[in-house]
Amino acid sequence: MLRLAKLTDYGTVIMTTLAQSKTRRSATDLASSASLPLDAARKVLKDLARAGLVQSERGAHGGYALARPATDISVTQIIEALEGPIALTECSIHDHRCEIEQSCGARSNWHLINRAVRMALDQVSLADLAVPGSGRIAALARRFAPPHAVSIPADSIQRMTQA
Amino acid sequence: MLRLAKLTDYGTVIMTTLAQSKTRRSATDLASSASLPLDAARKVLKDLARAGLVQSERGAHGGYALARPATDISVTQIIEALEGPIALTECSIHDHRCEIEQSCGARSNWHLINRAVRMALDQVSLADLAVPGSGRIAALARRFAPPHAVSIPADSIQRMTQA
DNA sequence: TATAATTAGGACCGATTAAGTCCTCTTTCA
DNA sequence: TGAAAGAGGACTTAATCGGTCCTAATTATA
Repeated sequence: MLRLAKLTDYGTVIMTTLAQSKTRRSATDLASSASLPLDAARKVLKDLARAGLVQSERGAHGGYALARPATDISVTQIIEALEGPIALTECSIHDHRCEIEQSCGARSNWHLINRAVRMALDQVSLADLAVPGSGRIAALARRFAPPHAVSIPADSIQRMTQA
Repeated sequence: MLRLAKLTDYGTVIMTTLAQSKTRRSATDLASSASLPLDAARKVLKDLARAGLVQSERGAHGGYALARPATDISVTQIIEALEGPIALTECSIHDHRCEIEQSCGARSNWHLINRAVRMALDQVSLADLAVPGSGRIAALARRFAPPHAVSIPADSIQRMTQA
């Protein structure tokens, strides 16, 4: 499934919450703020800390804060902190682990497709995510539209092709 | 895991194989051509047929062929035929199924991010995929690079941010 | 100095889902 | 009529995800 793990999703929500708050926040606090299961939030925060995206303080009045400005944290980094490198296909990352690698004509292209998707996510910063209806993200989506695009919203195309 | 299901991967390989062959091919034939497990190939082909991407003929000398030119089949269509709509997050597709939808500041942006990724995959046709080292896909990847890009390969950034 | 608050680091389990396998039915050609 | 081939679906196993819990280690404060 081309879907983020739920915990990754939680991660983006937590990071968004952190980006919007000035002070350090405890896991308990963040979980309730974002309406997330406490233990799941804890797990996610631990991973985010390990990846260096948030800074943690232990002890009473401890908690988490962004390790750097939200503009310097990309969605890619959040995703990869929580679920490892983005790899649409097995061969996008590990060479030689795919059994049909030799005979597969599509491999080199999957590398490139993977990179394109990764770049798309790379260009979305946490700061963008944290602003509802961010113009920058809308602009990104527009920029990714096909060059000779007719003006049909992607949604309707999807509906058409699935009929 | 932002990863395609293995069967979806098989699907792209099978479609690639079909795109490269002029005649109708049986499932057995295709599976051995692409070094895929026969039963898996069968399952994939059935789904592709149901989605209208390949045309099937039953009976002796039956088999599968592309339903239309490879240039008119996108990677998105293959993916969605095999695993349903592309939805990075729960809320990318179904509204109201996510419990924190109200409080979630990131939702509207995930819609757009999802669309951007989808557009990227939309622009890769089966014909592109079938040509090893397709220039069109490389060009796509290039076009997706950030506007004010420093010339650091995405790979090395990944390595840096994961250290 | 003891205690409460808080993160670190795992272990564990249940539920979901993917992948692979198998079976039966239908269609078509020789 | 039989063999080749697809259609449709059931079933099993393995993987993995999400949730929960437990035990340290750390820090402020009463």
